Amino acid sequence: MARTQGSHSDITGPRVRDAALRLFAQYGYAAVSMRQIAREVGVQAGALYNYTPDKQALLFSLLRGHMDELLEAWEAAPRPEGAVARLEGFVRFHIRFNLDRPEAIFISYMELRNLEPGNFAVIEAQRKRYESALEEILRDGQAEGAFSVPDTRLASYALIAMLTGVNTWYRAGGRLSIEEVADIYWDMVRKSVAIG
Amino acid sequence: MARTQGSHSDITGPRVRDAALRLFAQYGYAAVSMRQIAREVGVQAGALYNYTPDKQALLFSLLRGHMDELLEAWEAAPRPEGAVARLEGFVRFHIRFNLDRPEAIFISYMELRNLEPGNFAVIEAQRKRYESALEEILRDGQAEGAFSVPDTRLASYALIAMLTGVNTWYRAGGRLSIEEVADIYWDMVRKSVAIG
DNA sequence: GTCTATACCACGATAGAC
DNA sequence: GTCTATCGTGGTATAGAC
Repeated sequence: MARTQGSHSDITGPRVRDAALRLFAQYGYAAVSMRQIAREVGVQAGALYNYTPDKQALLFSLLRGHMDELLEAWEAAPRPEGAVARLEGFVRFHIRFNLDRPEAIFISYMELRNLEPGNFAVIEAQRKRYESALEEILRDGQAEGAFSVPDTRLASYALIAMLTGVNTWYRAGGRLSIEEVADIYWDMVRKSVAIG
Repeated sequence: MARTQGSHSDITGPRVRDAALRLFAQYGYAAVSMRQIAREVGVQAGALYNYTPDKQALLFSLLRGHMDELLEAWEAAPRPEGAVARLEGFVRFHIRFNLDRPEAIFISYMELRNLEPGNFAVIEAQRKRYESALEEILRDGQAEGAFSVPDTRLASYALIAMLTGVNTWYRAGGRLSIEEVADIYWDMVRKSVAIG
């Protein structure tokens, strides 16, 4: 019989977060119990409370970490000259980033309503910050005369929804690589905001 | 004190469904209890079981009823000549239908994973039937030489996601009417599949 | 058809031993 | 840091009176 006690704080913490991420993504926050997460990690339910004050904080921490990563990655991305090139950069960045971490993306869209109001406000502000980057590109392109977009706000919503939708059907190992998918989506996006 | 007993089967049934629809949309299926639904309706929890065998059947019945309505409405819609006109018809139908019943739409996308496998298969097949209507339009337009769509399957996913996204931001009484929204989206859709 | 009452179980979270 | 044990609450669903 294996020993059942010991000190593992440095590895158990990340394992709790990983298990929660996977289970929340699969079954939904409300449907997943702390006992389920503990079982996945291989500890008793009570031990989880060494790593999170409660279940809500665990969800918030996952979403918060994900949004931080998204914003950092976007701000580190190259910023080419010209709205068309910047739009292409956004499209390819968004598709690649989303397909690289489908579970975090899924939770970020599905579990917003399970955040307490204060936590929700934080995540929502981050999401708006990211989306406003796209709107700014569309405004610039409109000013440059490169795009024809009657309503940049609506267009940004429409494009974000289209791009994020990739995650609902894409499966790694399918007939298309991520690059091929990005090529096809970029073709549609480019034309959708073009003049004419 | 008002009487607390009596016979109301013809009105309580719909009220149970209405309350469940609203609460599931707001808090999520897993987070809503039968007691909550009963409170909303004004009966005791046990009384709900006169109208549904269990909570799962209640969710399935809502989704099933919604998908039936969607497919019937689409099949009753006019079917103009030419792929461009049919695509425009689809865009306007989809936006209007979705904005007319935001709660049912929301549940249909969010609660699929809370359906038991058998129930899920039924709803999924209906959803595929609806989405294949769009793909067929894109294929026809490609054959007619009216569209340039390298991958009709992907394009249909992209467009459905874009159009369905309207529900995440549209609020009745905002600065744009449903018709104006549909005009803007149709402009983007039309261009996104155009040649060039 | 709805009520009250309850069976039975699982939940989140905590206490104290090791 | 993890365990066992448990508290208090609330979950779905059912039984039987009215």
